[in-house]
Amino acid sequence: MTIRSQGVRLLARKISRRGGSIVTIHDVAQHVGVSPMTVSRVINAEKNVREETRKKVLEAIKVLNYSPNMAARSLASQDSTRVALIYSNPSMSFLSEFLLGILQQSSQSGCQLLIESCEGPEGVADVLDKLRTVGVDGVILPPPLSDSTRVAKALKDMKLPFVGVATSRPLPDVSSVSIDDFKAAFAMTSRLVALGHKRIGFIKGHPNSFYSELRYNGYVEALTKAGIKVDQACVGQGYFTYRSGFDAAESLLSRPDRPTAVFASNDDMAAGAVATAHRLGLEVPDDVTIVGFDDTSMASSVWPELTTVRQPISDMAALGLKMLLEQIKSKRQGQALKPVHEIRDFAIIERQSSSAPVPDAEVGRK
Amino acid sequence: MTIRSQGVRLLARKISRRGGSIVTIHDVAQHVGVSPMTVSRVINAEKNVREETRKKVLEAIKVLNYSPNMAARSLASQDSTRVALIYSNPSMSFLSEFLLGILQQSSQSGCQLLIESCEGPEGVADVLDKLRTVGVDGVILPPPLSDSTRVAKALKDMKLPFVGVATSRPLPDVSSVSIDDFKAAFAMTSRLVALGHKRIGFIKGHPNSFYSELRYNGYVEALTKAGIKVDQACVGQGYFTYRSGFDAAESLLSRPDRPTAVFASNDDMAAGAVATAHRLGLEVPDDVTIVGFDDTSMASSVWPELTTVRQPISDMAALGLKMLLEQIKSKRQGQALKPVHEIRDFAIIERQSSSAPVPDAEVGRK
DNA sequence: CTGAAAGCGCTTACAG
DNA sequence: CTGAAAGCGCTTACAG
Repeated sequence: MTIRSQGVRLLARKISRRGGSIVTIHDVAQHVGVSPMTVSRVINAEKNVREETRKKVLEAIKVLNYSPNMAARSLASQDSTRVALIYSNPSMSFLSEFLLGILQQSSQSGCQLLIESCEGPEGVADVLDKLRTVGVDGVILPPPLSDSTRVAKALKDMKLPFVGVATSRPLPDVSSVSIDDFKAAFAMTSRLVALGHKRIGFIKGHPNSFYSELRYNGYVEALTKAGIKVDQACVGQGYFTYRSGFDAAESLLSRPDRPTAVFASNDDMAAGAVATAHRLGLEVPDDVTIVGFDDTSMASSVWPELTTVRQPISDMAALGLKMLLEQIKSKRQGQALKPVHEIRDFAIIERQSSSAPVPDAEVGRK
Repeated sequence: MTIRSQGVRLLARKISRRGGSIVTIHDVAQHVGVSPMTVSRVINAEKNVREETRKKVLEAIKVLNYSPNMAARSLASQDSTRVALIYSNPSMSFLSEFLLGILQQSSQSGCQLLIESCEGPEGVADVLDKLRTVGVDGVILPPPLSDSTRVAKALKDMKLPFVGVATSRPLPDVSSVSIDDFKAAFAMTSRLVALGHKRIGFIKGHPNSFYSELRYNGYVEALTKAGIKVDQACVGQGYFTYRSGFDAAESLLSRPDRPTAVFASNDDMAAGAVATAHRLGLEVPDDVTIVGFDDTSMASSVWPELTTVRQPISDMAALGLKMLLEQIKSKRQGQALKPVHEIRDFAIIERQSSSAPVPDAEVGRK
């Protein structure tokens, strides 16, 4: 009876399953001639496996195209990790890139996700309360929350592991993944200088974000290095929103000695600045070059498409989640992991919103 | 030995777990005085449970605050459902809302997600090939793919269940969830008429989308009903992108008899139209009212913020995934589910981009 | 460094 | 309509 039933079952499985995880830890073990336990050790990167054995197992895994069954794994390890993503991002385009990365990683790692938006000043407390009652094992923070000392403190008080993504002020004891905002802003500004621009404006991001400051510092440093004096009349205060870029650009661009290029420290503000330029009858890039930062979808949505600094947001988010998961795991084993600060590369993406400054005489229309 | 080890284990569990799923099907069964099997039947909404028993179990579930362990569930049922989301959406802001809904639902339902972007005409074939090799159990389609007969045919040929979200041409044999695009466009247009607008422009969406047509039809119907003749000179062709709205608005708004209001059939195009208006020296809404459709983040990013038709994108996406999962399940049980066509409610959101038409004399600036 | 045993929480496939 | 048994694929906690 039992045997027959099992036979039927196997058959059913072979037919109905998708091929994916038909190969189990058992098959691998058999293939190599070890116990399933050893295979388990290898795939969990545990020590106490002879190097030779490990190699063989790894090979078998490849040959058999084995991939672990997440459900079995989390059931057996009693480990149904729940991670919260708290956002309060003024730029939805940034958030969507971020989500894509988180999504990819979470389905791969088999962790549950809780997405919470946190608006307003009271928002943080409310969300944290919710996390407390629902119960989560860790938190991943996109900017600007990743830069907030208040949030960091609250999370620490709750003894909740967390990782900040795209933060430029990595707390020494909190893991983070980011790009070098200073260097990136420096590179972009230098690029504008190389194009021939001498009067280069800047739109700052939200003052509560440290990376906002770093980007500004990179701009200042690049100008200084090029022998250009920083004119505060060319620097506007923004808040990372389209609207703030729109407003800041208005005062920069309506000056008689307006800059020939404006570097907005994120894409949403750059898009707002482009709108303002158009509104003032200026062509982009003929009358004014406008560049952004992040390379979110906004950068390639608006017209002209924005020259910008590419930040690999979704990769960074994925990596951040991975790091968080590791942290949670080791915390459960009672050993705190040393905080890691990962730095990813940025890139300058040239699109249609930038060019060399055009001498007045050559600017034809309007 | 065994007993001791188990004791330790339980202890460890009680301490380390998050409170969430500490309650198992067993606890519920014991509480009611039935077998775990019966509880399982109840939570899976199977028949063959006496109504009285069912009630008791349901109550116990509530009292004990039981929630099923997804990992155990999918392990036992051999059901690790993998669902693909294929997108080729020109509007990232739409996609991000969509993703949020999908994310919420997938982590709740415990299914794996595969997110694939599909660009260009060859893209579809490539993606489908990939799905074939990786192995997925179903596909969820946001627009415009949800409207594509080619994709639908290919998916059917693969015998893959799928659900279209925000499609207005629900294939009779494919489940879908959408709003009534016709009614929504009708309502928005009527609202503009009520504000006093007589010359109302329209920017169409991509011609390959049927809902694009429905929105246009709603516009036409509302004008007709108001006794206003549709002037094709007031109708521009767009493709749902910012840029296309920008371009279409240019020809509409630079006419001497330009419309006093423009209804762009999505938010990205409306944002583009606002940019064009500004570029032409027109104030929004004083010189021209511009409204959108969808209420994506784009609508509240730009300035002025857009009056628009709210489509509950993330709810719709979540529901779509849920429906897909049910379909997959019943397919596995060998019984095809009847296709369902869900219609959600829309809402008109009034923001700053619309107003009654201002008589020329009153328009002061510029 | 390696393995045998038990169990994670649930469902499937029976048997009544 | 209900339940006892076996098993899903993996890991934990031992014992060697």
